[in-house]
Amino acid sequence: MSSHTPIGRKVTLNDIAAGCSVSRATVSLVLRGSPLVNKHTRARVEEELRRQGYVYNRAAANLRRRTSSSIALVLNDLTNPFFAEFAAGVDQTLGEAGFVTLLGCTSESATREQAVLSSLLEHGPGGIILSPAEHSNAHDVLAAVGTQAPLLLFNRELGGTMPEFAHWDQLMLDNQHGARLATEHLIARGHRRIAFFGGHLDSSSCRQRHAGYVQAMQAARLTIEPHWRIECAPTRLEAAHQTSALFSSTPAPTAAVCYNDAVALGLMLGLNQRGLRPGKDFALTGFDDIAEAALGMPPLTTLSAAPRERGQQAAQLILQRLHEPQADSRKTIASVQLIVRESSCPPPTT
Amino acid sequence: MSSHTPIGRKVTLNDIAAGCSVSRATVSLVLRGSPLVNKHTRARVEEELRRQGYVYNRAAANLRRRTSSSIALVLNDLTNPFFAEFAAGVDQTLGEAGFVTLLGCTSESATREQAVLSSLLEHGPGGIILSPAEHSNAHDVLAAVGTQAPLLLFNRELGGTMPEFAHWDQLMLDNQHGARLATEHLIARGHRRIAFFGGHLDSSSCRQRHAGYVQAMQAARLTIEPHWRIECAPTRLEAAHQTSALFSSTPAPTAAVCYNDAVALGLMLGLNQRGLRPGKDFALTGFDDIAEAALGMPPLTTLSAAPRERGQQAAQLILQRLHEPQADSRKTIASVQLIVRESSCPPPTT
DNA sequence: AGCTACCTTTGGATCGTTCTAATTCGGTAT
DNA sequence: ATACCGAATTAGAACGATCCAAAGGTAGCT
Repeated sequence: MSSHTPIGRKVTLNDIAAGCSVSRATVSLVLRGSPLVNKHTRARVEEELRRQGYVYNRAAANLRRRTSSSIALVLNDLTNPFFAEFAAGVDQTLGEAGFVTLLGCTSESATREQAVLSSLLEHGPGGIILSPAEHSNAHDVLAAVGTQAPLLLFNRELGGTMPEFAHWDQLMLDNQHGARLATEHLIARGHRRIAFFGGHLDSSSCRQRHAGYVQAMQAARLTIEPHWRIECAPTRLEAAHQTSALFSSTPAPTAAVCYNDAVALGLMLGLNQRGLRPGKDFALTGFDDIAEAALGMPPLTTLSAAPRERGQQAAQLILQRLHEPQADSRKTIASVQLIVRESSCPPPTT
Repeated sequence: MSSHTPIGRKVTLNDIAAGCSVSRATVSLVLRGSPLVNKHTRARVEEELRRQGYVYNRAAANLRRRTSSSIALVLNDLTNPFFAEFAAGVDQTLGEAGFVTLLGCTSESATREQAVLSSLLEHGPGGIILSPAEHSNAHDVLAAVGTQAPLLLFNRELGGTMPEFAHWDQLMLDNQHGARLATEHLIARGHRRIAFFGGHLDSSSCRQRHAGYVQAMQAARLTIEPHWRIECAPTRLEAAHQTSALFSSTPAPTAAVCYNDAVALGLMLGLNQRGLRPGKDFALTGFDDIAEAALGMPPLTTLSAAPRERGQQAAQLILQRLHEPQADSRKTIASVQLIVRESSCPPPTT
């Protein structure tokens, strides 16, 4: 309770050097485990380090060496479990490599993204991992980041044209292949009339997933009715509302590939309201494998992007880039995995 | 695609100074908006700053001024939506104050906590917000942190005795009051036989919540059967398994105050398996208000700690502490709010 | 002794900023 | 002339580390 702890003046190399009468340079060598220093003096110095409770000042070292030991992680939505898990993965791998994570949240606002990016840049991160906000565009990002630090784009493409000389790396999910897997799975279960449900046309991920669906359908020589593509905002509520659109014509589809888990859960709600039992009378799949997917009624067949692993991968990619700054920029597409649960039943036998 | 972008050498004050033939000092004054500089030269300098694309090197400034512009945020589990939301709140408020968040995840390991803390300390944060790992203890934390930076404990108490001279601030949730509110609510709905379900005895939050439950029961002069306190790990699965313990004696309780939402959701599962409809035949409450709580079958009555607001509050507390390092350490207890949903029905009328 | 070689240690400059104590300069009072 | 003023600018030493070139010491060999 006492308020009388003088905040300890920080111990520096000079204090240690003075404390055991060697030079600053020697202490520095000891710290970095150089083989140059005599083991006798090393012991003395190490003892003194302990005694005075020295803590290394990485900022000073970074200044002198013109290096950095931090990576900025800028996320559009930390509240989303997918990104939280991703962040945990990033932080873990960075930590293992001796880097520290500078966090920044943009809350899906391109304006905040600008502010966050330039604020973080002042702290001189060695690189940046950015999951862009909804309407963020390449031009503004370039203006904020410049060539100060390499950038890795995650999860979303940037609006606008990619500037020629900014060689940014990318880590994206294999939306197309994922949707294809889901569709093929439904086909294998015996479905022939399969709809694509939810999402917005102008979102790149939705277009990609739809393309995967089309691919699978065509490969199986199944016809795609145009009114089987139903657009809606990727929320539970909207999806529930749009359920009826699925049954506006006969014969109605017996299954749907949904844009994501939220939409799929909404569709389940809508089906229940129509007296149809999802996973019994109608099959459906999601995308993302959010926590609720496994717990739904019924549990949802979906695609997992393994967000934690993606975080680790992102960290590795940016660290690699630090290691060879001049290498060609690369675009990595992470595969997604089909998680089969009960929602993807065979079609009713009637 | 070209690999030929030389990473731009960083522009410094010297470059700007040379570029418009003033001294480094003047440029520095301009940057910090000092009234000393003539507005004509200010304009010239600002033009040059833009022209060369200068970015401020806060690390260098911090070194010189012996200040810091970062706060370390060390969390036991970023994967938990509660902490993710908390982190978002912290980052937001810190950002607004011109600080940057250094993230560190410990994954509930006290060993990793040690490593993370000392790694983060080397980056010289101005303060630390720590939500301790499960078995973290005061002694080790003190050893890692020393007096380098003020510490704010969040959410959990540390094991071991609080060292006398380390005046650490605390921000805790009002577990006891929350559990009391939930219990009182069930009593008001007409329940008389109420159990306390889940959690571990050795966790401080569980003890506090149980105390609140006892308080409410005693205030209402209701008897508490000892076998109505059922211990289990705070996971869905464990909770489902322990459900039968509730009904091992007659008359069985008609309601349960659960340690947290995960446990409550597990209990719902267990009830369903016994043919009991939660929210109809048996009432229950949770704690935390995780996202799934609102979407459960039925929606779960629970206590919300408003994690985002707690994050903002934590950030404010640590910033205050930076402002007056010598003030007495304080312990803040954040109130929690009862969210009434359908799971807390009146007892069956039979 | 002188020369080389090796092992260890070190002074001083440096990274990019800020701070302190001048310094410059036109103008005004003495 | 001299002194003094205020406003604007600046040289140079910090901050805490690292790097470089050079120096001190010991040992072996002519």
